[in-house]
Amino acid sequence: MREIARKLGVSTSTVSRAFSRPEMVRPELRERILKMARELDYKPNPIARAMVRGQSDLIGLVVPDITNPFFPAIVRGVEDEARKHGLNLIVCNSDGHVAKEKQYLHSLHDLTVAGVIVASASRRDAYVAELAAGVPVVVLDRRLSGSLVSQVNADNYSGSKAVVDYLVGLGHRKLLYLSGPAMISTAEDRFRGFRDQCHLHNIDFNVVRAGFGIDDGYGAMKQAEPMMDGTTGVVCANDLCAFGVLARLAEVGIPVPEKISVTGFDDIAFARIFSPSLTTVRQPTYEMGQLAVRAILDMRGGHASRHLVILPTELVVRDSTALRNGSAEHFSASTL
Amino acid sequence: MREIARKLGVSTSTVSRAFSRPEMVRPELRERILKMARELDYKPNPIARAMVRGQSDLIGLVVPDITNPFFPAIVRGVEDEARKHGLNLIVCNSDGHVAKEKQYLHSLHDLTVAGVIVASASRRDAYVAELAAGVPVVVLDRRLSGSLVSQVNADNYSGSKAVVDYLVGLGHRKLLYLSGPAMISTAEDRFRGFRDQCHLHNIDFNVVRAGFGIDDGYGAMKQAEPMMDGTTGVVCANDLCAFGVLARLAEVGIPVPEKISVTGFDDIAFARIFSPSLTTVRQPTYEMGQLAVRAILDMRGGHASRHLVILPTELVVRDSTALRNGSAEHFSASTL
DNA sequence: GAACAAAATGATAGCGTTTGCAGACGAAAA
DNA sequence: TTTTCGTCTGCAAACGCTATCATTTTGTTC
Repeated sequence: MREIARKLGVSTSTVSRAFSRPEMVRPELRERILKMARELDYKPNPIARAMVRGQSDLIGLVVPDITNPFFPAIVRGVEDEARKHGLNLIVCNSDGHVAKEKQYLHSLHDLTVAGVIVASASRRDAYVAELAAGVPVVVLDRRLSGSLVSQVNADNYSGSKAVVDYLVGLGHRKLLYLSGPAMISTAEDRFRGFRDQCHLHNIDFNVVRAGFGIDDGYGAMKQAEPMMDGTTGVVCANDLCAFGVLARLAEVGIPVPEKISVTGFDDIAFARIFSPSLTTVRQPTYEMGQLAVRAILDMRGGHASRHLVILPTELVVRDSTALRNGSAEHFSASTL
Repeated sequence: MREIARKLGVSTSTVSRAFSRPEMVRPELRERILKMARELDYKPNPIARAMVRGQSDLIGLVVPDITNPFFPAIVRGVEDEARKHGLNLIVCNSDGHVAKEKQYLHSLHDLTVAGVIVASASRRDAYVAELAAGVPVVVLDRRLSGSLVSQVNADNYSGSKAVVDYLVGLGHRKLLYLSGPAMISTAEDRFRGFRDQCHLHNIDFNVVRAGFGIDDGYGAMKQAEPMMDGTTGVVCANDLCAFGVLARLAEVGIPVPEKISVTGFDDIAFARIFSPSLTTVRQPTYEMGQLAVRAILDMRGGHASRHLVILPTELVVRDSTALRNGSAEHFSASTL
C-alpha cells in the first residue's frame, strides 16, 4: 500500500479509501490507484483490515454432522453466496454436542466473524442468544424462541403432514414414527406435523425415539419390531434414518413397499437412487444456505432487521411407498 | 491485556509472553496472569496475533465436491485434528474447476493461513506449487510431481488391483471400467491398477470415461450398454459412480450381482447399506485428514520436512459382486 | 562478596489497515 | 474579490498483539 502511495504521490489514506470507500476518492485518481494496484499485484490485507475494523471477512457455519449429506447441500448454498460477497467460510462440526457447539461459537466470536450461521443443534443453547447480541446470527433449520437471531427454516410441520396425508390416501391406517433426537426443533416440528395429522385422520401410531443417523434408524427399527402388529407404514424423521430402516427391513426380509411403506425427510441425493428409491420431503437446501448468508448481510451494521423465513417443502413420491397391503379388504370391510 | 498488566503491575510484554511463550515467564507469575485472564475473561485476539506474526490460526481445505460423502469424511479428520492444535478450518469447494480452486487458494494465501490442504482437483495446477513456496501445502488424495508440497494418499493403485484380483477369482473374464475424470491422479492410479492387473490376468476389458458423480455413473453405464457383450463385471472409479451404475442396471432390470457384478471405490457410508450393498475399496478417510494436518504442522517454520505418505486400502466385499454367471461352465471348459 | 552468566521483565517499535480531523482546493454565491 | 460551501486529500492515531533489545533480577562460581 505504501508503495502505491509513494509511486503515485498520494497518501496511504487515499489508497485505502480507493478500496474501502471508493466514492470518497475522485474517479480519475481512483482508477490510477486501482491500476497501479493491479500492476503491483496488491490486495488489501484482510487480516489488518479485520484488526482495525473489528470484524473479519469470515463467516462461520456450525453444523451438527457434515457427514449427513443434507448439510453439505446447505454448505454449498452458504459457500457460494458467501463468496459472492467476498466472505470466507469457516465450517464447524458440532457433532450434535452442545459443548462442542459452544466452543466453536466462542472461537468464531474471537475471530470477530462477520456473522454466524448455526444449523440445528440443541434448542437450549443459551450461548447462541448471547452471541447474537454481538454479531449477526442466523439459525438454520431450527427455531429459537424470541431473540435477536434471524431464522431460516423449511416448513417441517407441513412437510410431515403431507406425508401422513399421502400415506392415509394409500390406505395406511397404522403407522410407526421414528423420531429424531430430542430437543431439536426440526425433529419436534416434524413429529408434531405427523401427530396432528394422524389425529385428524384418526390414525393409530407408535413412536420410537431414534436419531438422525443411519444406525439410529436401523437400531430403532429393530427395537420397534415387536410392536409392528398391523403397522404398514414407517415415517422417519429424516432420510438417513429411513435408510437405516430400509437396511433393517431388507435384512429381515420384509419387502418395501409391498409389505411396508417407508418415508424419509430431506430428499438427499441418495434418496433418488436408493433401491427402493425413497419417498421423502424435499427441502430447498441450497436456497436455505443462500438465504442464511443474505440474512447475515442484512443484519450487518446493526440494522437489526431480523429475517424470519419459512421455506416450503415438497413431498416427493418414489418407490418406497405403495398402497397398503390388503387395503382392498380393509376398504371393503369398512364400507360394509 | 493492558488491564491484566495494570492490575498485576507487570508489562503487557509479560502478559503476552505468558500466553505465547509460557516458558519465558516465571511459573508463579504466569499462574497469576492466567488466573487474572480467566477472571477478566480475556483471551488473546487471534486477529491481532495473526497480524503481527504474519500467520493466522486458520488452515484451508479445498475439496472438489463437498457433496460427495468421501470428502466430508475427510473433513472430519482434518477438522478434529486442526482443532486439537487450536487451528480453525476454512472449507472451500472448488467444484472441480481449476479456476475456482485457484481463486480459493489466493484467498487463503491472503488470509495468511497456517497451511493449506488441497484435495484432488486437476493435476496441472501450477499455482499449488507456487503457493507452496510461501506456506505449508499438502495435497490429499492426489499426487503432484516433484515440488515442495507434502502428500497424503491412499494406495489407489493397489486397491484397484485388488478389485481385479477378486473379480478374476470369482471367474469374471471380461470387465467394464468406468473411469473418473481426466487429469486427476487418483483416477489415473485406479485405472492403471485396473489395467495392469487385467493384463496380468489376461482379462478383456472396455473403458468408458465417466466422472465421480452419481449421474456420471448412470450416464456412462447407459452409454456402455451396447458394448456389454460378454461383460460380467463393472469396475467403477468411485462409489458414487457405482451407485449410478446400480441405478441404471436396476432401471433396465439387470440383476446385480446375479448377472453383473459391480464394484466401487472409497467405501462411503452408503456403500454398506445400499441394496445391494456395494463391494468397494476402503480408504482411511479420517486418518488421511488427520495426517494432512500433522504434515502441515511439521512443515511450519520452514522445517521443510515434507511428508509423503501412502496409506493402505482395503477391499471390502459385499453383495454387489458374485461368482460369474455361468462360471461353472467356464471353469469346466477351461479345465478340459 | 565480586564477577559473571543466565533468566526474567520492561520499553518501544512496528504489523497493514482505517478513520476522525483538519487542511487544501475549486466552484458557486455574494 | 471575498465568502462560503462541498469535495477531496493528508496527517496521525489507533486496532491488539509480538519481537527486539535494553535492563533488571536471579543464580552461580571463585
